[in-house]
Amino acid sequence: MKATIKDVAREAKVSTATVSFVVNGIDKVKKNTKERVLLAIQKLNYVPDQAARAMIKKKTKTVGLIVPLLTNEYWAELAEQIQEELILRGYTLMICTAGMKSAELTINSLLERNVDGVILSGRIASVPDDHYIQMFMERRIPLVSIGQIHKEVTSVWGDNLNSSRELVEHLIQQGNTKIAYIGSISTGIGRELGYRNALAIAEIPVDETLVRNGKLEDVHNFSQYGYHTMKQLVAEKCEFTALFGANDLIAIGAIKALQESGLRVPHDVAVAGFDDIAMAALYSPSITTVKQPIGEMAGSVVAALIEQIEQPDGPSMVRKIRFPMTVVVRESSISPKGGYKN
Amino acid sequence: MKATIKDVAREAKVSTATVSFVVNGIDKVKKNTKERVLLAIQKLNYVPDQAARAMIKKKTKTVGLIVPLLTNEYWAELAEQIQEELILRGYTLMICTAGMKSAELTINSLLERNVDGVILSGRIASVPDDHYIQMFMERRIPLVSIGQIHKEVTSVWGDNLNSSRELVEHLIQQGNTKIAYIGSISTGIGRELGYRNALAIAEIPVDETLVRNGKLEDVHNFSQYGYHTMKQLVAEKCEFTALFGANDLIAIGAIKALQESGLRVPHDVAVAGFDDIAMAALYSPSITTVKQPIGEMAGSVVAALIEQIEQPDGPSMVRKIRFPMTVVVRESSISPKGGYKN
DNA sequence: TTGTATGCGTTATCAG
DNA sequence: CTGATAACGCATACAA
Repeated sequence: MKATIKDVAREAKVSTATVSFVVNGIDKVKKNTKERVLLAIQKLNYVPDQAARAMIKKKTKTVGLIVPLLTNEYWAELAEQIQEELILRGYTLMICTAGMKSAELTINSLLERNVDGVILSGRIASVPDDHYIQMFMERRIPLVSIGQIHKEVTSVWGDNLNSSRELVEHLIQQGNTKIAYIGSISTGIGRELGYRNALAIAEIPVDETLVRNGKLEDVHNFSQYGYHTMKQLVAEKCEFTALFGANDLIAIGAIKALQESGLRVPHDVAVAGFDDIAMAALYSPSITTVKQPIGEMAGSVVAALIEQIEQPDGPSMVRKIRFPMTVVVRESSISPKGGYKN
Repeated sequence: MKATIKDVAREAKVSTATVSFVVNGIDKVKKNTKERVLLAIQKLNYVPDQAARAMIKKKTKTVGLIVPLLTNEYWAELAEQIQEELILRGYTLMICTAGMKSAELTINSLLERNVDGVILSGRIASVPDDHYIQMFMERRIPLVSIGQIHKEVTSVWGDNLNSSRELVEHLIQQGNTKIAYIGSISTGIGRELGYRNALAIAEIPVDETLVRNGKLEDVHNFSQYGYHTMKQLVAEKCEFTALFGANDLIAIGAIKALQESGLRVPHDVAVAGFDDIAMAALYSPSITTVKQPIGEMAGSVVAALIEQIEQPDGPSMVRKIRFPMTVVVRESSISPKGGYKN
């Protein structure tokens, strides 16, 4: 049987209130008594029940994280970092993978468990987009997001626009002018805009047949999406000498497709991705990409969220925190090549 | 303000007990009353408070999952599948990544939150191995594991021994006799034994200089470990024509190292991995590996755990459930080659 | 069929 | 400094 505060009180021959004081570090207990209590706690292996505590304090010390899935290294790392950050501040994390059929059930459990706040990243599947955001806001549950999601929500995100522009400029500097883009709704508009801006600045007209934007829940399989889209591009005999994939998995899938079609990367086609997942450095060829400062972003969202949680009455402005990201040049983009004409 | 059961009762002009009956589907409420209650619930956006419910029921409907990290696709997928499985049965999952410095804090929070059960997979960092297992057992918290961890714990695992034997036999059939092995403490002994068995059956003596076993917490960076170990192997001028990496990331790291040393895979060295993470199929060359039936394994652990949770008095034998796994042959192992002699 | 009363483990408010 | 005791939100035995 699990020991309760009463058991400890009995064991130490004090009242439950005294035990509570000791447990919570409220310093008005005589040293002597305190030690007796501590001893009893240890002897009985007492651990305070968070549920009971939550009832009166109206704080569960729990926050929810909603991500599309965990099998994408980007979100996995985000989740890890956020958990680390939260635990050090005394909070527990509940992760919801919203990409599955059970998304609604999972998110509902956040409500039932009265999380103190929610961190949102990426889109939620199978539900009208703003639905849950509305729900959290109505309930006054502090909400922050990673990536732009809603204008009234404090959010932290990377500067997709400028970094993808830089990345595409790098491709242009390598001598490429026919540059394809493969993105999707869930990779956001910023990266595509950066691509367009870079071309505009270099006065290269955009060939719309080279711009591909998947609409769907390819979120579960970016690599597959990249693979198929590249196969199409090749099948349609599009002319291009470089590809900007809106994330690394898309880029990897595309490289696979290129190689199967007998095209070499970077010799025939230069490729760049986005996010700098670990695999980007490990892939063969290693992939030129943009590194997101995930650790810092995690620290930043957590700080913003906790601030909101712990001073709920304050003005608590909606903030938009943008992080610069850095282009990482690797093998996949840096080689002289003859170009690909089909 | 969040609506409570009292608010609903007042709104519907019934007692709290009646509301509770409706909420819990206890069918002794007149249809008429029931509808009034349902209406009030909807109007007030009432969601029952799990903390309060947990207090009386002594069940939190929460289970903890302890994995080393999430940025390894294997564990990420496991976590996803387990969550899906649990949520459908009305449970919520709390994921602990035990590979970080904060491991103890995280696991402690499972205790504080009174999880109904725990699923354990992989090793826990920074703590004497059995410490937490002991703790859970002492507290009679139902515990199951993925992979062999403790003989008194029900566990589900893949048949590493036989599948890795099959895999190595495949390498032998391809004409390799000098086969290196790179594993680590955290990949378990089974895979190494399978390797040794395959060699024994083929009457190939084991060259111990080709067997590498990292002792440490390389768990965070299998690929890096594979990379460095392969670099060593090459630097030491070891003779081998094939490599069995105890998981796919190790294999990928090793391939990277081989390529940097000017060796081609599979032309000069054949490589095989283990787990069949998504990247195994996407890598270039695609990687021969062993596919773990993660979905089925997840279903199986969850079933076993919930059985233990929901009939805690029953005999509840310790069970060992073994799943067969299948060898997946891909590019990295299938090619005629000249062999590598340094 | 519905309502009343009690207790779950904790903290906070008062007395002492 | 320490001890009683009243909440917190809910489920349930018992009463009506």
